[in-house]
Amino acid sequence: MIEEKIKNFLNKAVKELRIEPFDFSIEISKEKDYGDYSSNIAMILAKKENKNPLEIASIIKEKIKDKIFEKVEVAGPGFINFFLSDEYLGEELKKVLKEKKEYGCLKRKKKETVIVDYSGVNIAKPFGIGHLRSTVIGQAIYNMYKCLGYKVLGDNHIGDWGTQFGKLIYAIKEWGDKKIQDYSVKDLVSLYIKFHEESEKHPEMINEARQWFERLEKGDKEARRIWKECVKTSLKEFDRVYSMLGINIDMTLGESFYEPMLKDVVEEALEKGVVQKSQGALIIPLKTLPPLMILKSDGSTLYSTRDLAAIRHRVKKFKPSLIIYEVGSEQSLHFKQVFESAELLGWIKKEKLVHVPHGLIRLKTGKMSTRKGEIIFLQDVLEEAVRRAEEIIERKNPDLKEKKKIAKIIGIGAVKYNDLSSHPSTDIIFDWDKILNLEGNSGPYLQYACLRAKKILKKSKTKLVLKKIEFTKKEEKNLARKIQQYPFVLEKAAESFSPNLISNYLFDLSKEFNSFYENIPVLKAEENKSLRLSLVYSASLILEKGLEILGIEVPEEI
RNA sequence: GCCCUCGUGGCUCAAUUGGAUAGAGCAAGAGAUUUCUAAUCUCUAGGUUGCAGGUUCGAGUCCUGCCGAGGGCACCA
Repeated sequence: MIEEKIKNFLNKAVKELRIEPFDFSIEISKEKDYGDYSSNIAMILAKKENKNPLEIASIIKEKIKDKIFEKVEVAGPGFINFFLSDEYLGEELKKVLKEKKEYGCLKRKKKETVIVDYSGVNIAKPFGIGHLRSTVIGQAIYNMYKCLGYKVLGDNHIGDWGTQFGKLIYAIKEWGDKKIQDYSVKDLVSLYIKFHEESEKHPEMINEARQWFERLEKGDKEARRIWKECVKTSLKEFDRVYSMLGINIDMTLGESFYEPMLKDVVEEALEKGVVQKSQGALIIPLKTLPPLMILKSDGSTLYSTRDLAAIRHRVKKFKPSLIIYEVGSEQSLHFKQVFESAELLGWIKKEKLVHVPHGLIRLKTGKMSTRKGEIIFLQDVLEEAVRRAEEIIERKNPDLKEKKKIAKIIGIGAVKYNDLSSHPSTDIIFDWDKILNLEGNSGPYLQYACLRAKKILKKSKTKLVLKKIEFTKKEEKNLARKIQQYPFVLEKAAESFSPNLISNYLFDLSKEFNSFYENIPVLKAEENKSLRLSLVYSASLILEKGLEILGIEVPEEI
């Protein structure tokens, strides 16, 4: 990878100056005029040694000479800028042509396991647009790590256990008017909402709900039967949404899966002496955080108990080197507590547990509350997106075959891209016009760029052979420079759990490609045809692969 | 009350984790269609990064205070 190459050059230069190695960074240059990559090494060193950064930069610069650089420059406050040579850019292009979709991916001999816990929908609750973020971002993280040579396991930790089922069972028993298997998810949600409305007037209902959960945990037959049916109904409906999204998660274990292990978790915690009794409940006291409760005073378990059981189980069974939780930011404190508890219990170092929080989705008018019935069902959003895409196809290209299929790819791609193009942790304002935007920085823009490239390739009769590399137009070189950034971006995105870096990159690449496309003839080119074809092919490969990582399909035609 | 996020053109978001002249898209205005081309391209306009201090070669990013928004604070998940 280019980062290592440049770092090696710099480290060697520093060694020759007899300076201890230290940490510095290589970045993609901010502007074309600043080269392809930049390093802050001289400025860091200047601070350490209390010297002038520009002087140090030029000393280091003099020591670096290699054919992969066209030139190396010192600029600004002391940056060292690296301009890649045409020869190197050509080599990278050849690499793309050879490795195809594997370009930028790594093969590792020793495969480490990474678990991604994402989506986490709740039974008997709507699959809302909030879960979309976890699902789509989680899947992208999953795909990135897979690409980088890890063994990745996806787990949909569904909320199918807990006191909310006590509430639901109470509501069904109290107001239910049909056979349990005849309820739809929407019915169950309305019952859940009704419970919250009524329990505000009658707080004693909450105690009754807790008792129902206690019975459920103890194996009460009726409670189990109702619970089972609710799970079945919900999963069936969720499957429809997952299939629309084209997402398939490796495992759906869910909270109830850990139910048989909860006793052991509590016993182990007692044995290891990390717990305390407090007001009848069992808690794990933590150094700098509020204590984590693992058993209620009535003896029933909590979300935290099941999360701990999940960690214990995952560590024992899969020996992961990393567990990534793609869950909402409102659970930040909870995960800090759980991670620290898991370390106290000696199961895993907390550094190996990562919470990637996603921001909330809010309405322009304010926040949404499921309990108050302010819900936007994901299915409605997806259907609306497809409908809008269909409308546009009808207007622009009415003769297209398979309109429905293509509208689905475009509409759903737009919705996914909308979520993936901003940083996971930012709150998103839900806006129909933005989420279904099909122009500019949007999913369809990338799909369109990719299709344009593929269309050229389809029409081309020439065989792809890249021999001589000579850039005659700036658009050619700019595109080549953009293409070689891909492996760097992929690694940074995975490292920082930020699929949006890939989105941003693909958008830039598309812009660069579109500009090339407008200005440079390829099929009718009189010069440099093989180079141009190679550029087009490389761009299409990276766009397709990048979109695949984001979970976005590219249609055959639009 | 305490803790955690966040505050960037009219709107929605970036900014490689302390770096260079704060970048895009939408919306607004001007232009491009005998072509592999319009879900596109080119150009214009739009900014005291919530406010006030501080740290240093250098701050949207770090520290302090204030204002504003959101979230969390043991028997919910």
